[in-house]
Amino acid sequence: MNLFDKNPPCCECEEIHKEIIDKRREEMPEESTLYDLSDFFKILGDSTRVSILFAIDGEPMCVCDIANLLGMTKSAVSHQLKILRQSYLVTYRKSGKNVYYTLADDHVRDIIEKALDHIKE
Amino acid sequence: MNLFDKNPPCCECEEIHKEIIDKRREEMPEESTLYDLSDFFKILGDSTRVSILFAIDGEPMCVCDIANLLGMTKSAVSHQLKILRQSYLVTYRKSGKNVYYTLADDHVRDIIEKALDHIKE
DNA sequence: CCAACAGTTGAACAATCATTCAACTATTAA
DNA sequence: TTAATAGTTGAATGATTGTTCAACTGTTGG
Repeated sequence: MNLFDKNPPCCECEEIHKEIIDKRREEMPEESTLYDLSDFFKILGDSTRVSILFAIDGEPMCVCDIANLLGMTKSAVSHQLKILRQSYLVTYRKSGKNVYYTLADDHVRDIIEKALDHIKE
Repeated sequence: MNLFDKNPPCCECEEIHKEIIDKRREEMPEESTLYDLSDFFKILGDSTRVSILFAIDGEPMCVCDIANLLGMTKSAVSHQLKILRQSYLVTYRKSGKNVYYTLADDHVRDIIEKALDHIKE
């Protein structure tokens, strides 16, 4: 009978450095925070959505113009705009037959800027 | 014969605000930059990988300990570590039978920190 | 040398997801 | 009122991807 048999059957190996694991476990963020965080990055992890964010940065654009700029169908753009809307990264304003989208806040711009610095090494 | 028939058959609608589109097109980053950027965020867009980054932040950890901490198999963790290695987000040091992983640099910590601020509103 | 264990890896599988397509709503101009 | 156009949406499809499984490498202790 092994000392670690009480552990959840999640890992086939034994704890090598129990103290380190316990210490790190205390300092880890909440599980829900980790999910929120990765969900946020998941939104930015698509080139179409990132392109849309750059497109509407500074100047509001309607769906048709975004589609033309990116060389995509209105439908594809609209689907991605919906995702960006649902995560509060963009807002919109209706004007006649058009819908104009804008960046929701400057926070995202900062994060993208920092990431740009990173990939440029 | 339509004025816009020369355009690539990428979008089913006409250009509404040609000047705006042209202006934004100039200010857009290179296409390769947009892909690099979204690829970078894609790496962070997985809760396992984000968890690993938090786990090894500050204290190097071996694969077995990470697996225990996260409640996952060594195999699953190792697969994700490979992806993190390939994108230069982590480095490793071998010591006997163990392999200890660490954050590659502080850049990523900054970005995650900013994103944490964002999701906390 | 050999048994045991840490870690890696490729294939398979399931789940997720971006785009397409077609149908729909809503607004405008005639 | 009607035709045309901007935009949205749900279902279908194809591609991507995270985990599992099994087999493998490499190191250590007996």
